[in-house]
Amino acid sequence: MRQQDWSTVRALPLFRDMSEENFAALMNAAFLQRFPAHVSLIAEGDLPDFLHIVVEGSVELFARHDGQETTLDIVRPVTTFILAAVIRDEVYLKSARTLSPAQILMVPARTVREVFGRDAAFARAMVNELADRYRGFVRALKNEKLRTSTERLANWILQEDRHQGGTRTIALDIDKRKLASRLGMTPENLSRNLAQLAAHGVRSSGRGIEIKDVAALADFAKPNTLLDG
Amino acid sequence: MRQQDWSTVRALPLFRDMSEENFAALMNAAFLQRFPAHVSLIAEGDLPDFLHIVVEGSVELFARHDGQETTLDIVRPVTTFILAAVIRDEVYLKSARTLSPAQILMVPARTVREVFGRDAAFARAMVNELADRYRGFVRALKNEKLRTSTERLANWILQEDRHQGGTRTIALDIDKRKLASRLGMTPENLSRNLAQLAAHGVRSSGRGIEIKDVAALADFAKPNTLLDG
DNA sequence: ACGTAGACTTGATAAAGATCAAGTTTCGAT
DNA sequence: ATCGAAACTTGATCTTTATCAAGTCTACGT
Repeated sequence: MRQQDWSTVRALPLFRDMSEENFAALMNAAFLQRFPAHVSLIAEGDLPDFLHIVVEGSVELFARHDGQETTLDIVRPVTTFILAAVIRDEVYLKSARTLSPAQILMVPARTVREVFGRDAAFARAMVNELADRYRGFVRALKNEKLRTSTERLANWILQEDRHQGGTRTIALDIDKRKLASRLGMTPENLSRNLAQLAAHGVRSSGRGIEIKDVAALADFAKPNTLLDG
Repeated sequence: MRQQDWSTVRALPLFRDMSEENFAALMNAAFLQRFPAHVSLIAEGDLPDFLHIVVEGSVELFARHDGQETTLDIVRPVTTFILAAVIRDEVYLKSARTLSPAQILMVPARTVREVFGRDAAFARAMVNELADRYRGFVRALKNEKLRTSTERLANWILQEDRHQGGTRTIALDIDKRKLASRLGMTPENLSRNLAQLAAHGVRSSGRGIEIKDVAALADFAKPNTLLDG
């Protein structure tokens, strides 16, 4: 990877505090790869070859079992993924595919583990990163076990609105079937749940969702920082 | 805490590789506390005061939302819990209570963070620990999203049998209502699901579960290392 | 040993969610 | 602009899970 492209990656909490030398060691071993949309990046069950960092585009993390498939997360720039598998050198628990054309920075797993062994600042940053991700999954499990599908959707809308700047107008950049899978429901039920939320201040048409009445929506959704982050 | 009690804790992967001096710093600040059964240890939403280590007895990690409660994990000796909250100094996402009389080693959170800052081996061990826990929650979420409640029970039986030594006779040491909550179902449905599994080689009576036909049970359960660990 | 509270089971019913089957809309390719 | 495939919606039905309501069992304290 060329040096002028390093800065955004260097700015990530995971790499911010490590030594210049060790960061260079990671980047020199890494390469930036372009992928078209809907291409498989990694498959659950395989051993990790690379630490992946989404630099551009979006990536779906999903898992299959017994003919079913579910979306576990959708990763956007600039974020690492499958860090836990790389550091433990154990098989991936998730598969990954591009949702859009994407640029992925790929750092050889061995290099990551080597640098991890000699750079204490990197090790400490990794602890913070993993602890944060861990908490994300705790929240996801609570969300799944303690809410109905309509409530999950309502809270997703509130959260997504905040991420998109709080304009109360959300533009979907993924298929609704993907959103349904991420929220743990079928596409059919996402449709019905959206229709249901009309009674709680939500208007939707095509790829747009509009919050007409935040108070009413929040009243129904019962957002909770211990579940929604 | 007295020095003769340190050895089992010192043997944990999390503490094994750190310097003698820093381990002593942790232990000298720590104290071993006895609790009766059914006592609250921590409450979600609070800021962490201590890293907890179950030395004896069993502890339930659970969460509440909107009048509902769900069990997230049951922790047995010798294991740390709420590590992620301690290291990030952020509010607990889970509550904890004793299920039986228990001994808990409590290490002040500040001490843990201090030692973490200066002992690289501890930081690296923490990465491994957190990565492992992270993967546990990924599996839990997959288990929840990709299986029916009866399948979750069937796989729990297979797994618990392995943990108890593969004798095909499981002795429950927790209430069935707790097990139901851990597996994401109501007590009523746990009863019905157990009855259902009679058709797949499982006999149960009171606190005992017997696997009469492992092949039949496995055939129904479809165990998968990417979900069950 | 007895009594009682709580745990467990079982049945009936309701709610939530999935599946099946049309239709309709959207969007990209020609 | 048109066509066709895929995405989306809506309705009907079925499965899964939760809730309500008895009952039975179990374990513990007196």
